[in-house]
Amino acid sequence: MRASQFFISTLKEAPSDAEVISQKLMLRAGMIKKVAAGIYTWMPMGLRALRKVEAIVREEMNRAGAIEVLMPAVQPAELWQESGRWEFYGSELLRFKDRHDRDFVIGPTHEEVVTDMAKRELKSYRQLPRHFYQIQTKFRDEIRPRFGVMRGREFLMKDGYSFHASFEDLQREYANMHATYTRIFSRLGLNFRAVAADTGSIGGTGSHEFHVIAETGEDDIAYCPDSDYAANVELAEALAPATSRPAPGAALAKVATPGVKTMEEICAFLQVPLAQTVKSVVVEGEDDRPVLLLLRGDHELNEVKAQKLEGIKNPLTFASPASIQAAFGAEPGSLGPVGFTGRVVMDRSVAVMADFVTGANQTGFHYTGANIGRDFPEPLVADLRNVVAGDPAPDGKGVLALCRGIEVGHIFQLRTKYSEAMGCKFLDVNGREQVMEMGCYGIGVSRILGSAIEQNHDARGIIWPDALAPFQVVICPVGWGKSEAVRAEAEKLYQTLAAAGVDVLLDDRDERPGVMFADWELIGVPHRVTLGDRGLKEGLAEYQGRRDETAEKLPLADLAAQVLGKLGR
RNA sequence: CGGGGUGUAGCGCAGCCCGGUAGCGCGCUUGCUUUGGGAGCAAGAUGUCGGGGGUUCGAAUCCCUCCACCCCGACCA
Repeated sequence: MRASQFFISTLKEAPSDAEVISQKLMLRAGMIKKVAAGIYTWMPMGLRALRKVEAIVREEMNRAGAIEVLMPAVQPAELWQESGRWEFYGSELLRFKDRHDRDFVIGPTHEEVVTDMAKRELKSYRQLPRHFYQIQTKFRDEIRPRFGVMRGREFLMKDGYSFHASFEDLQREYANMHATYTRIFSRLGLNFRAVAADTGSIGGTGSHEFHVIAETGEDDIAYCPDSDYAANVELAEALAPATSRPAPGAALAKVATPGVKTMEEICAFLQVPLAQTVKSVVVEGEDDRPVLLLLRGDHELNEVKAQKLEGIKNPLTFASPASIQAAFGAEPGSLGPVGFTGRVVMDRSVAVMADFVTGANQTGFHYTGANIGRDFPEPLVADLRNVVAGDPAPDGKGVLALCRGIEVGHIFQLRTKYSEAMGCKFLDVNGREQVMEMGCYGIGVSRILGSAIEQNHDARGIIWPDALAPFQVVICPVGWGKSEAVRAEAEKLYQTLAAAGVDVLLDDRDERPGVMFADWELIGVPHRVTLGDRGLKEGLAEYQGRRDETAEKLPLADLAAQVLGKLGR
């Protein structure tokens, strides 16, 4: 490709609304242009990188035995009514009516369409297993799109769905996909980690997320540096403390804590450590009566775990100030278990506490020396909190550390959630009708580019992993318009590399070297060859890798072969 | 949806309080000079000041209203 025949539009300044580095750099490098909130045009430069990701994903999916299809973005409401998600999928599902006033959606995912297709096509155990996948544009009307292509409303996704005659076979394919995803993200040059995950709203049993490790990630991941344990904090189990509950040593005493609202303020006021306090979180029960959850003062409620408790309203809802007032006779900030007659659930770490500080259910008052069993009935015990760094790992092989991750892949064992609802059945070897087992497997193709940049950039711009770079090599001729020798040498190198199948770009814009260098460093092309009269006189070209501090002189003789060597070919 | 904020040239911004000829930097066009790290000089082009309504002799500026976008909290690839 020649720059003069391509389209390059770099910016010196990023639009002011860009937040994270990948978004700023993609906008500055002219890879994407914003059209509306969370909706972008892929400019030629960005599209080339996107296609690189697609190609690798497609190649590995095909190799793993999946079959490519392409399903429609627009889907009839009937399918969503059939699966039950017409009601349950919230306003993230973009719905509209056609000219005949019929309801449609723009697909945020394709379980319905693919299951409907599978039930019409797959009738016999002889046709199973089958794994269909596509790389297609999705639309999710995100509450808050942000971070450019990392959380767009319209985005490119690889979604695959497998159909099986048995759970065992589903588990085999799940393992196959786990291995395939590991290969894909490795080939893409990403620093990633597979983590156990909550199955969320899609439903099903086993689930893993693949996270690119990055500070700007929106997920917290707990992992054990000494083992292969890794889980989303949503899911990571906080083990019960090994210690047992000490006997009460202090008497229950009510103290005035005027104006004190948070646990931190109480600790400062009473001069006690945060870990010696118990905080109260009130959520709605299914019966609309408040349920009191007790956590150690320095811990955070894990809403996913709380949701899984028996009899909790779905979705998890915090009790309103009015219902708290009615049930406790006090304002939030002074709540506690002593005297409360409703349901109480305490976290495992609360269960081993004694002589703690907690709210007195009287605004502006707290108890000190509170004790379970003595001062209020023994509550249910459950794992309710987020793990913190230093907690013992659930696999018993060390302690947990925390990091942030960007979810770029997710695999699920759906089991029969959709096949059951939509009647996706087959005849088994005995001629009996059975419901198919299903798996589903997603990769955020466009999100991968953002996360790759989060991991690979410097002050000058993007540093693409070779596998993702829009161009592998750029040739920068200094004095293109003036020097016959430079033109000839650049053309020669360009032709040779192109003939060897390298994605090479010849910068024939006749720009000053500073402009060319700045552009290509911003765009992140991994390899650069500079040709100028000065070097040519000495029979030398200049090579610089995008991560290299300085350039390296290469003799002109055999230049193309040496550049190919730099590409590892 | 709740809370906060911003809309002025392609991008980044000033002007708004205190109404009076719409500005700056980058980018763009033309010419000359320059030519190994985002060049210099000169001359230019580009604006429904987010939309609508109002107040006023006069509105980017004040008032009302709508819209869009961004940020902070509940979602997910």
